[in-house]
Amino acid sequence: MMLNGDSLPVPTIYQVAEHAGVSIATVSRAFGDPSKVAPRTRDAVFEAARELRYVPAAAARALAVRRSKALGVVLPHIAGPYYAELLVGFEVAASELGLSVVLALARPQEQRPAAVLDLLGRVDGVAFMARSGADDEVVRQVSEVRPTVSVARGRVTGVDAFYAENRSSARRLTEHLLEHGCRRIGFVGHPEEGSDIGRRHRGYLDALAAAGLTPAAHFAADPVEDAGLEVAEQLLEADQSDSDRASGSPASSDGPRGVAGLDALVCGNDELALAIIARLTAAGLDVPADLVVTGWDDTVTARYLSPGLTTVRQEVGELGALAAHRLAARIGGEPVQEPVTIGSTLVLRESCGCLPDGVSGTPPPTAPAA
Amino acid sequence: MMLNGDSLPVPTIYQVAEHAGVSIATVSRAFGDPSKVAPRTRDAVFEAARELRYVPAAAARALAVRRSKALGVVLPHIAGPYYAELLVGFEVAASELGLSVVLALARPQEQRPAAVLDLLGRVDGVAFMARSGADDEVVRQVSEVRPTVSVARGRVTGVDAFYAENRSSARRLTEHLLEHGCRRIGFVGHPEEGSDIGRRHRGYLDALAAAGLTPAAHFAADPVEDAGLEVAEQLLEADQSDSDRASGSPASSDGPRGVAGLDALVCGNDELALAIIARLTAAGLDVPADLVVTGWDDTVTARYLSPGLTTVRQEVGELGALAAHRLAARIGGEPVQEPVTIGSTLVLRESCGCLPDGVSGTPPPTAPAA
DNA sequence: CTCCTGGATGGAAGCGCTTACAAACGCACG
DNA sequence: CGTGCGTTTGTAAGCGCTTCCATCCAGGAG
Repeated sequence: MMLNGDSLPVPTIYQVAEHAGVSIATVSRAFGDPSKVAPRTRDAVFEAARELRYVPAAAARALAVRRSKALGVVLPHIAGPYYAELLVGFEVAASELGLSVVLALARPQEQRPAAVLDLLGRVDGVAFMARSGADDEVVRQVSEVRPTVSVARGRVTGVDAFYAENRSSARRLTEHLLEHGCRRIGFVGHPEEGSDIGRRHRGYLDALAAAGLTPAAHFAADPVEDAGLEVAEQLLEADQSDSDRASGSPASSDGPRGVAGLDALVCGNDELALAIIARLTAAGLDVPADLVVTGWDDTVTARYLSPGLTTVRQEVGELGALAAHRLAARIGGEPVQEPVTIGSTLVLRESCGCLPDGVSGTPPPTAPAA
Repeated sequence: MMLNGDSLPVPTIYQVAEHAGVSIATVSRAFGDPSKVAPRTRDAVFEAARELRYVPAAAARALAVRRSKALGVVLPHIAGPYYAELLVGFEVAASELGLSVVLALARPQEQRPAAVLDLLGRVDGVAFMARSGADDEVVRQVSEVRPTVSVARGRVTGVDAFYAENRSSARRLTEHLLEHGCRRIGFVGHPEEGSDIGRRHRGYLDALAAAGLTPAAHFAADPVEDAGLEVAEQLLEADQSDSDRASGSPASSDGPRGVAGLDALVCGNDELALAIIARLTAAGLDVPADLVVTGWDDTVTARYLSPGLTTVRQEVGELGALAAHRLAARIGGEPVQEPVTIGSTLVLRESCGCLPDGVSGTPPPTAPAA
């Protein structure tokens, strides 16, 4: 219980050594690899450390071993479950590997290079996640200086890449809508080459092409709520002029009634889909009876909504974990490897026309046994 | 464009100095305070640094100045918008202050002290946020070694505390339910003294007491989905035996019909409320007609749900920012200050019986025209 | 033309830790 | 009771950077 007396002589390895009556080398060993120190000595050291409330200075260690034992993560400046999961997966894995994680949120405008230097200087490797800035160039530069991985974002040569499978899931999803009788299917989202949403768009196109159909509409919207609302407005407006609706001339008699000449909308993510559904519903339309809408990400809301939102679930946390492990490997000297893709699974709920119990039930009352 | 030739002679301040034909002191000044270096020299230094892709070693700087310029955050091992917002607020503020943030997720069980030491060693201050572990003791210990703040969690002496106002909001919320004609109001959540939910419970009690009412029921549930589901089951079960329902004997004729002798449930957070509503609805009951339910946090889902969930919004991001600023101040030498509370605002939606447009209207089927 | 002053630079001493390398020790063996 | 080996410990040399202090230099004042 003896207090330190003075106020701030922050305890260093020297004070601990002195207090325990050993050399600093011994203290260092006791903390680094206890087995290298005789039991009695070790106990004395720990006791001294405890009394002094000694906290090893990570900086000094990092300097000595030329390794910070920390990983950097760069995420978009966004709050949301998607990023949270990614981050949690990463952190948990990193921490299991004994690595700290330093977080940097990418500010869109303020491209302060000092900030990235600051991050780089304190980590052994960095992970760029999900459209953190539109900065392939930054990623490339960073990758020249530190092991780098890119998660759920565009690829950059020389950088390890991880992402959830998008294209074939999008195809499956779209095909599912076809089974529901949809024929005039639109897509919502920017089809940027290489982005996740871009890949989803490809899959959507694949399915359509395979069915001999053409895209019924395309709304280039940012994957955010406001953009979704705008799309909904457009739809509503177009539907107004379009007297189609009441008279109806559906390609298939059992599909949705249709809105603005469309009977389904594949949205780039849940946020978009949710916003669109909300606006349409507020206008008195019904999803999926009037229009089928699907999302992507399986956010909490997708699950609680009624009708439930049909969407695609990706093990985002796993992506984060993979990234952390890869980074550790790279730091350990391993070379860059091929991009890794993890699977995604369709989550069928009611917004596509399925029945509440998740059965791929149909407007066409065929056997759901398959 | 000249390549480095060799592969890994990581550039240090020495190589930059040599390359630029100056001393390391000058390079250091150029990076630290450019105004201390003659323009010509400065340019030469930066040019050399650029060519060499020099990244200052944060560890060395930290060692020299005895300050890491980094803040630690400890969060529960949870993904969710609440924590994300907290974190974003914190990070943005920290980064504006030129501080990095290192993230540590508190693992419930694995109380590995090495992990906390590791964190402590690399930051100048740490923020414990929202029930990160049930570890007041850990917080206290940390606070003896580093400036510490506690955000949205129990108070610890000697630690700066920030939280959103809970008690009076809970009282206002409960009073609002009384206005809707509710009289048999229950509470869902652990009323731990000092926790956020505990404070909400107090506010609820305050309102009841002021109205001369007594708590109608209390469900001690963890603030998670599963616990909410369980509460709902209990409700359903009790309601079954309770033949009350059909015959009905509401205290007020215009309140909800009631479920299991209750006509309203104030839940500790949205997650709980959402789960309860979902289960009840699945069982054919109606919220708010049969039972009024409210949440706390104003999650995205609360907004998209229909009926919308009446809840309480807190500027969580602001809390994070406040914490970061306080930490910076404490590191700068300022003393611990009184706990700071920020306001919360009631968000009235339909689950309490209000009309869709937010009017404090009543359940009776009045014109939806409004 | 000399002296002084302030600005620009370099020299060098740490910051707290790790880690060869060497010294010291204990002890089993012959 | 030496000898030799393995174990435990200490000595000291950095790791890359900041910063105090001294030095140097260009001008302006005298």
